[in-house]
Amino acid sequence: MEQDKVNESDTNGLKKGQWSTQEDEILAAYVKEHGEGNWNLVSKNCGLARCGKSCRFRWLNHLKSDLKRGPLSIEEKQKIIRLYDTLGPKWSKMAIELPGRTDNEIKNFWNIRKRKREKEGLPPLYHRSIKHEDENNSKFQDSFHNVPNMVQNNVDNTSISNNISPTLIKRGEIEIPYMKLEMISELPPLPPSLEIQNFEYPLFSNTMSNYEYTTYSPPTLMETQYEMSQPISPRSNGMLESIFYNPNILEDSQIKLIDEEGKNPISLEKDVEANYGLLKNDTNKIPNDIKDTLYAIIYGKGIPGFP
DNA sequence: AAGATGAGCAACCGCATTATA
DNA sequence: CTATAATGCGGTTGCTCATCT
Repeated sequence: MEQDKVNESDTNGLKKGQWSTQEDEILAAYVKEHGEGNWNLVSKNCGLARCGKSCRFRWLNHLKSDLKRGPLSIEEKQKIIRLYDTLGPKWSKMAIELPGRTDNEIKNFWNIRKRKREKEGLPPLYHRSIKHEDENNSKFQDSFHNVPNMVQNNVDNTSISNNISPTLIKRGEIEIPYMKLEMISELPPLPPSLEIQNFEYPLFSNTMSNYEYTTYSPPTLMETQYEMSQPISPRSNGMLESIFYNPNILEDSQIKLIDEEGKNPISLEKDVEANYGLLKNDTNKIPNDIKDTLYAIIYGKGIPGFP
């Protein structure tokens, strides 16, 4: 009760908290007559017990006529993510690029997303999660034109080596592209079958053209229709590569990449970041016989072009 | 059924910048 | 030119409602 009093008004007798319909009407009528601005005059002229800042906020974020209503579309969300990559937390600048959306709306979306991802151990934005240590070094760039920056950025910091522990392999499809990228310029890809043997993926019961899949039951925790695995090459630009190298594609989709035990989501940014130090510092961890191909297992619904 | 928890959202706060007297 | 007011921006809080235990 006491708390409510504090929240509803400040010491100047001006109201705080949620706006009522009557207050909205007063404010809207004021703006209609006088235009935007002079927000401090609203309370003086209309008897609206709100401070100027509060009036401005309410108008810009809720009452203005050209505001879009409803949740952000997938396109809008993707745009925000891209904008954040280039602009950083400049919400008002982002709002200019998203007509009908307010800086507050965009900020809320981002913060909610950020919170979710932190919970999952993911950085808010995959591009920025790892900084390129040598911005000028572009010796590999041409070879990986279809690989996103973050992966490219780490290529020249990794080294080739001979061994990797089974657990690292088992956990990480992610380590593989990371180190393979560097090998591309030197070594040809291994055939997928060899990788399967080497890494003991016991999943594959069938072969169809250039990918393999299995129909055995996926983990019950996910509503999956099938499970498939496909070699991914950093040099290719197919659907799976697109998904794998651009984790933001997965946002708001029903497709999930998860590890072979069905326990953890695969996320390029997460795993690259998690293993960044390891791969950078311990070159002996990188297997000799991983060359160009990695596997991802997709659990999901309705992936076009697949059974 | 009820309390706990969490997501989403609206709104406030403090600081920086800009306008005005 | 300077002091003050107004506005703008980004960080943060806190309320509401839905879901979970």
